[in-house]
Amino acid sequence: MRPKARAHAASRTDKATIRDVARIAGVSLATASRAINGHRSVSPSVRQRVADAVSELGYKPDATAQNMRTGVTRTIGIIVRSITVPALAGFVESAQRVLDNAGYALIIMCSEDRRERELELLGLMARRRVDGLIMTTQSETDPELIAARASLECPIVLLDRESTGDEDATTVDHCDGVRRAIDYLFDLGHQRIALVTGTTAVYPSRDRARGYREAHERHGIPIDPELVRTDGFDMHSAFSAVSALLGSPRRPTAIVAGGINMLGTIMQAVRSRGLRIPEDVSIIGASDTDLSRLATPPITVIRWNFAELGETAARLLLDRLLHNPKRAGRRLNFPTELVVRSSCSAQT
Amino acid sequence: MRPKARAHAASRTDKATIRDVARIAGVSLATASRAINGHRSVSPSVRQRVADAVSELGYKPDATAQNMRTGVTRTIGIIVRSITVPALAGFVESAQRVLDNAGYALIIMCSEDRRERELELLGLMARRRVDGLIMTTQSETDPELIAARASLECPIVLLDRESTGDEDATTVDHCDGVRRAIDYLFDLGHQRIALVTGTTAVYPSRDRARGYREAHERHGIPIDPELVRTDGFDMHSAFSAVSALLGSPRRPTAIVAGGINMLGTIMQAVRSRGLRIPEDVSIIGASDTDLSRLATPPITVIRWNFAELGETAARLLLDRLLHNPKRAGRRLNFPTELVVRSSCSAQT
DNA sequence: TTGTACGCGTTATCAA
DNA sequence: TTGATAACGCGTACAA
Repeated sequence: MRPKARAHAASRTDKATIRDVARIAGVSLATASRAINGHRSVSPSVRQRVADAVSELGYKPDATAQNMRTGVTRTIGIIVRSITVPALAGFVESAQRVLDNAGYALIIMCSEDRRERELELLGLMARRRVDGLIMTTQSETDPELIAARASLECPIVLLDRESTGDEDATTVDHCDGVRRAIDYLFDLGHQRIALVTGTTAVYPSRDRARGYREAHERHGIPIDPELVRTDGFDMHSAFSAVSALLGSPRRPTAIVAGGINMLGTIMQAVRSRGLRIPEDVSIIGASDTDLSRLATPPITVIRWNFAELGETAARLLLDRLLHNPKRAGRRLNFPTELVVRSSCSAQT
Repeated sequence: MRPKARAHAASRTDKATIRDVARIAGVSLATASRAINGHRSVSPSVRQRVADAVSELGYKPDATAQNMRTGVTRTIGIIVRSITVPALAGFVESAQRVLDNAGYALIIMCSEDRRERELELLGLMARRRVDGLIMTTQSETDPELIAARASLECPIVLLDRESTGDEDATTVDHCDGVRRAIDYLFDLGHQRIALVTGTTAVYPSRDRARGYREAHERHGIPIDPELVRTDGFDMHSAFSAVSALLGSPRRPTAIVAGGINMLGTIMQAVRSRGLRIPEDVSIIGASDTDLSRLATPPITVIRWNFAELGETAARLLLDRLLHNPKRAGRRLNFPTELVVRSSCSAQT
């Protein structure tokens, strides 16, 4: 009977409930609730007495109970690979700001880019009855993942993934970004350009590979399959991929990063081979960070606005939650920009 | 009567409850609950029928209702200045991992280092009845902030702040870190060393200033007050502080960063003055990041393990939650290490 | 071993 | 304008 837990705060001043407020104010429970929630059918004097009781007791409505009654948790889940990736952290922070302003709190979980983990986290989000979800996914086509998402029965905004169904999706135009990067390198005279990215099971890598292909086709330059590495976004994969590329007899003259957190790893791999940027190898990064701006030489990057992406994802969610529950899924593609710095040299 | 919300998922297959499970399994509600929660007083056959019903319905217990019943939300709040600071993101991620393993979810909020905001967030955490809280604070001594924390009546672990009461606190030994940095610079022959940090109302700056002072005293070198800047941790303050220092007639020969996210700003300020690192000015950073490792030259830093800090904070919280609700507050001070790279030159 | 009944804190319906 | 009461989903004391 007695709740077993709550043992820690242990009695002392167990939190005031609306009953206490009602009692102190000398009104009924229902009236107290109405007064607190600003219903107009409450006389000014009563309203005042209730307000006094509230502040006297330091009463704060229990969000859990409200949730139980209203069926709304005012909680949004967010699932990203890792929060230590600056671009993702920026995304989360800006989404958080928008959602917070609308009265929603954020529950954050990291999928570590593992499928099982993602399924597990979706289950946790389901149990917590989040009102909405912003997430990346390991695979846009995996039936089990799709089913798990659907089973949440709440609006979902995919982050840099293509939507297969009714979900909203925000994507970055990586294809165009990589195309520009490659065009730029072609213009500098490069012919052997490597792309290091993740599995093409997910949109970002797929789209970057497409941009790579299109640029080559447009310039009539054949693609050496060896130069397109889709080993993974993680540091370890990227390092060995780059290291292998640079160790090959016909090594590329330029490397385009195909992951938002790959630049540091690529720079390390280049240096560990005793090579210089840009004299020996040209580099283009996939997101703009402190590192790319302040490195020597400053690194040319494909830039996109992750704060804007986070804001937009949050707004899409709020729109569905507050205004248009059953509209069709919207897909928003965000532009990229090539920021030319000094990490690419002309080939002669 | 009808819950107004839940309008979005709108009917279809409204989530299965334990009643449905009981009905399908042909048992009472209580039995279903016992079976699900693994009570032993349930016959194997019944246990099986319930399990079948659960998976048939895809039943997931409603965390909100459980919380209501048990008084425990299995939710931990975390309040940091900003999640885009790499050190803080690393901290959050490792804390998240530990707490997740113990079945707790994380609600994250950003205080932006603003007092009012912090009060507001504490209120939100209170309403959500988080089981525990990990946080920094704007001021360790502000009575209103202290009262707001106390009113949560839940265990709190302070992050890089000194505890005034029963709260657990994890701190980084910034004093020792700065002392070593200054010692190192003295050994290189520097005499005019600047420290750029935040307000001494909070522990980290206070402790760094102390380290700065102690190192000077020990070497019998007088302190020029002009060289200790406590303007703030934010980029804008740091930039103008450094810029002013470098523009002064008797400019420092070395600058020690007194904020975990200051290195980039300092480097920018130095470059915008047309100065070189380390020829014109030596630099020491206050946390180790991609930038410090990969910059040219690589930057000497005061390093500390933020993942370990996050893990420990999470464990302190779990210990209190699960084992020792009312033990005294523990204060853990984490060591720092001076990682010497190439951003400091000898003065002659 | 199983079932009935209650209450957690809140909001909303209905009647007064 | 106000009050009594039901209900949200769950866990458990108590009775069978």
